[in-house]
Amino acid sequence: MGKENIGEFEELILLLILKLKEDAYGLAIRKALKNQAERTVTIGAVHSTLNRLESKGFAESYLSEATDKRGGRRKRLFTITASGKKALEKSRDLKVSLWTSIPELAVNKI
Amino acid sequence: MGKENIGEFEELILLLILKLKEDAYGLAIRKALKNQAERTVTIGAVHSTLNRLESKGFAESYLSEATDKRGGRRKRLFTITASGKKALEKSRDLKVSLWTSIPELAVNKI
DNA sequence: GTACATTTGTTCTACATAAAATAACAAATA
DNA sequence: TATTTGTTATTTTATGTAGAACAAATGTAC
Repeated sequence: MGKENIGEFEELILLLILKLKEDAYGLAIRKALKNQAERTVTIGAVHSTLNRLESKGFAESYLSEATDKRGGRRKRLFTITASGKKALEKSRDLKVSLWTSIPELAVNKI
Repeated sequence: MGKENIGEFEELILLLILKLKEDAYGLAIRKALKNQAERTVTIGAVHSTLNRLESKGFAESYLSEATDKRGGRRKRLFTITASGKKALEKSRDLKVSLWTSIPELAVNKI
């Protein structure tokens, strides 16, 4: 892949980071994957993809502070970068354009 | 990938098979990739993906008959299967659902 | 109150599958 | 016989996925 292309699982996770806003970290993303995308994967799969997204510059991470809730250790929270958002938009535009040109797949209203 | 998941390049090619209708074969798909998706890949990349799609049951191929135009040899024409179409629809529905729930990415009209 | 199980989390390592390039081969026509 | 239009085969790299080790905080039992 030419560096600017994004895999399908990477894209899914990037979308979920955006959707989860202030609460985008490994386990929460895994849960969202299950609930909102019917995709059950191990936590290792999520984390290695997150790392890859970060090293490609599509996402960034930082450690959260206080642990207010029970259990657990500091969370590594993720945010999307401008480059990541651009990749998502590009992907969306291409899909919309293709669907529109294929009657069998065209989306009427969203 | 869990067998029913489709990679991003596989999906793109499947979409182009649908779009090209009666004229979906290696080189034509490569050309469409370039023109309609700004994606320049070698012909080998296209063919190995087509083979993978076929072995997964998302596409089918058959050899065309007469060579009416200049040059060339018989074409291997591809069509999408019911399973392939279902995969595309599933993917589309997930994307639309996610975009809709993310204001920054929501599509107004298509 | 202190030992230990449990919960919530990340990191590390290894492997399977998908993506992509390159080169070889095949057949028709200029 | 060189060129065009095509497919097949082989190899390398990138993505996707699992599994287990490790870490820190809280719960619970005595």
